[in-house]
Amino acid sequence: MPPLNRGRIVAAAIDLIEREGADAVSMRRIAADLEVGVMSLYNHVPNKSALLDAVSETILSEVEFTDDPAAPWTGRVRMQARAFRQIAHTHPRSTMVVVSRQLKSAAGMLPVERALSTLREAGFGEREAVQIFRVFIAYVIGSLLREVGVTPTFAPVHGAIRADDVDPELFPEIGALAPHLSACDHEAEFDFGLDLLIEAIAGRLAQRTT
Amino acid sequence: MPPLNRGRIVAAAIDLIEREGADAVSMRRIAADLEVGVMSLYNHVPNKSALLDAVSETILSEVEFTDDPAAPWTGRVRMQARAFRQIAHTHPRSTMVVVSRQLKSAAGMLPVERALSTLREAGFGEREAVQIFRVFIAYVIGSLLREVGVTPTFAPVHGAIRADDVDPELFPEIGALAPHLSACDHEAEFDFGLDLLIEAIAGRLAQRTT
DNA sequence: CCTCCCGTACGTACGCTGTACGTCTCGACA
DNA sequence: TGTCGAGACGTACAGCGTACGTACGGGAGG
Repeated sequence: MPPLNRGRIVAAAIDLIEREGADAVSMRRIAADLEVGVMSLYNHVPNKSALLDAVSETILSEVEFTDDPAAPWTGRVRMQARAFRQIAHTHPRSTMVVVSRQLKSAAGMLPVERALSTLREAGFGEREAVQIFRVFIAYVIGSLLREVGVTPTFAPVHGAIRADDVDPELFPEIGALAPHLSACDHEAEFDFGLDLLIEAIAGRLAQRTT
Repeated sequence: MPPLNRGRIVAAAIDLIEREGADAVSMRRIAADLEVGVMSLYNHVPNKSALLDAVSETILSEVEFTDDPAAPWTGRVRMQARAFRQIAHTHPRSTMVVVSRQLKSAAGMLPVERALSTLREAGFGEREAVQIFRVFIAYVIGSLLREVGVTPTFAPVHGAIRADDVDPELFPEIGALAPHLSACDHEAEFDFGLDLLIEAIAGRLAQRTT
């Protein structure tokens, strides 16, 4: 057994989250998985919050942001948004941990920097670029949370809404659309909204330069 | 002191969340606020999870969805989205609780029903209406979470990012745009993206009917 | 009026949590 | 060989959700 270190602790935490969900994470569980005393963890990690920060940072730094500065900006922001969505694939149950922690580190700011520079190079003004960036962030994070089931009320996916569950008198549309509401191709849905947004923003840019 | 009942417990929970945040919620704290033994709560609420469901439902049912069926659909979806965003104003620290709980009750499905019927009446197809609905939900929830500070990494608002905090070599855009990144008129930002989305969707509708 | 019964309030207790603190062991170096 | 520091670990404490047992108070039936 290799000596205990920060990397092994973070890896064990990510593994535990993916196996049993974020609620199952406790210092005792992680220590048990590593066959180590609980307090030994505190030699490498100051506290649980910092450990979750490290989890978030590690996952974020694994995202592959391959950006071609020569490509048109529309394709670049599409690629960046899709890269970010990969988190929901590679670490679905850690997604909420990643997006809910404030990271002032390089891993957290790199995606922001890339997105902003793409928008600035596309020709958007300072304030405009930030506004558009925020719109994309809102959409991407909202989509991720639906995909991983954090906001299930308005994302009735895994058979949660069935046609005979709802009163068709009170909720005729939900009843009628139940088949479409219960099925969800996350990638297609994500791309649908993403293209819609890009198209709208491209429209604004074109309209302004004329 | 009136007798203990479910309504008083839920009200105390909401009050506690708004005063000290969702992490401060515990059955013991709520009982103490009500000057009541801990286990007395369980005569009216089966467990903590059900209590949080009740909190979510109560807040959701307070949202005023005033919908004018005669108005154009663009205005109707704008009004519905804005009404939903009111949650962030009336109960900011409860927002995450509301959006993260699956409600199969009427309070949870009413907004869904309204939005879907609006889109259907606007002329969108079944699958299309659901897709568009999901895009709006993603954007609205993502915006709410940024506004209430649940996803702070990509929403550097309250002075979290200051120009001298970032290395301008590594993050030139963040440094240059720091003033715009630290300030955020949530209502204006929300409406900006909302109008962008509505405009894009209206374009799809017009393009299809021609 | 007396009695019984049930809903409500409450105390105790168990297993869980994060982590502060003290101790012990072991390898490196003077 | 003696010393020292770092890391592993045990114990302990306050707080958590809640299962269980108990006590009380008011309405229903005799």
